[in-house]
Amino acid sequence: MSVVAKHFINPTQHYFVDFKREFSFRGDDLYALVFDRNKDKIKISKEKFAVKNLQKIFEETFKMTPKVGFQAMSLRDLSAATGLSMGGLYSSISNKETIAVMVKDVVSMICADIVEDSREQADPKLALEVLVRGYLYASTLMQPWFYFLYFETKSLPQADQEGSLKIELVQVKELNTLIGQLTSRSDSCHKAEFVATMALSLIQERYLKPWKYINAEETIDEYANKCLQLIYRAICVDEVEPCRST
Amino acid sequence: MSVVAKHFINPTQHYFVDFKREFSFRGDDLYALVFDRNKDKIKISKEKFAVKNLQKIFEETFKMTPKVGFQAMSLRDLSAATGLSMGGLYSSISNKETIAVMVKDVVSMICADIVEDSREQADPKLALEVLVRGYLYASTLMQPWFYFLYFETKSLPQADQEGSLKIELVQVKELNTLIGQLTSRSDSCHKAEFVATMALSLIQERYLKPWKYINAEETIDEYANKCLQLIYRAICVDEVEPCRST
DNA sequence: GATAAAAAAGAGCGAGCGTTCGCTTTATAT
DNA sequence: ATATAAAGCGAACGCTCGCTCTTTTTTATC
Repeated sequence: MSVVAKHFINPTQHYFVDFKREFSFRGDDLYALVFDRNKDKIKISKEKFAVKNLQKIFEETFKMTPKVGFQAMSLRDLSAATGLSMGGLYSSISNKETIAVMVKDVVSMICADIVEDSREQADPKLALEVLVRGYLYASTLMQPWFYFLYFETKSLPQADQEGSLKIELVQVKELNTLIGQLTSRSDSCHKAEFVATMALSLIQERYLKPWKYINAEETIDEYANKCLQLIYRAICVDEVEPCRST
Repeated sequence: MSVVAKHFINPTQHYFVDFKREFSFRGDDLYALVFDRNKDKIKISKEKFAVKNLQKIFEETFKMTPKVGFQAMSLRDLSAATGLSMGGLYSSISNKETIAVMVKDVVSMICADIVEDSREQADPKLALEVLVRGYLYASTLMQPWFYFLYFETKSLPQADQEGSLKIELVQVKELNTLIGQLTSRSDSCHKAEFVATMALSLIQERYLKPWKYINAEETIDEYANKCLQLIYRAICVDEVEPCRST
């Protein structure tokens, strides 16, 4: 069961550390998973060696591409940065494009997991909270991966490009469904679809603009709370106190 | 004076067509302006020839880059698409990078204009409306330019990259200031900074995801109205009727 | 410590890149 | 009509790219 689901909203609760503790796409486990799901693209057969190389490859890719873009990063640059030779690189990937495809695969898995967590909740309000926090926390922990996929979707093969857009459509549809359930008993509110769009925008804002949040005083928990409160306010679920004239 | 400033908010008003009518960065005038501001980078000396070529260059660049990215678009591709020879291309630009730099210049000018329009308003609420509508309408009319700058900032020289981020910072700061003025007499609302961030996210959402809005039933006027209403609701300016239980 | 298998190395290949430059064509003004 | 300057052309250049392939080194097993 999701960490978030254990609690109702509480501004002083530190959901993020709990989420992080149970988040399984981390460190060697993550790269072992990548290896396992891409054995057909990887010439190395022993997990131990593959994991070591994949880690270097992704870490350096995520260092270089935000500055220059994936197309402009040459495999010679990557070779130099990782300390692997060209041959070494090509034993871990089948071609340059593979790197981007693997990123898409990882992000897809994570997003599917979050939706799954959310759907385990019977209460739509709780499900919405699990969904929003899940996306925000996961995309914070995996910021380079989410950022890369957003900006480098163009570097993917056609089929994966469509898959990448599909991820976003599924996210917003899921938000829309839950928000729709919460608004069904009132009218004259903002439409669920618009609020869902806003919610996703705010989630993406956070991982797409690291230069804006890298030194933020605001924690990701505070940000998540504000997002949820704004959603509630937009659809008139009175979670937040109204403003008071002074 | 800005078109928007003539009216108070009115859901049935078609602000966009008015804005469009008075929008000056269009057609030959736009490219004449580009030519004029980049004479040092352009070998052609007669405006007439330069305008014809620049138009082709930008139109085809905006057709190709959303699919493959600017780095992956070769000047041979562009040459074939525009019907210009390699030499012909290089009489209108001094190098490939120039194309991206010119886009940044145009977007900068437009954004500066919008801020100017907004600052002419004495009433902060009206100024905010002019600002939000201005960004939304301008980025709709110039969608390829705004989109390109967002996704290809990495292809700019260092100085222009910083300039590109600055545009966004100025936008959000301007929003923040105006929203701050509207919230100064109440407490327990969402913070102005957060609402400004949300507003900009929603504006960008619209021009960054053309695949989502290309066939939208919702007009840009309706979208603008919803954005403004959501801002007002977030800071408890009672423009919109509250939800009614049914 | 010997042997076989796996991994790492890096020189080299052809293709394609951005850019240049000498030449031809077109436009303009006398 | 002619002269002059501007615009347009495209083959060619130097270089870097993604990728391959043979050789060398490391690892694992007995």
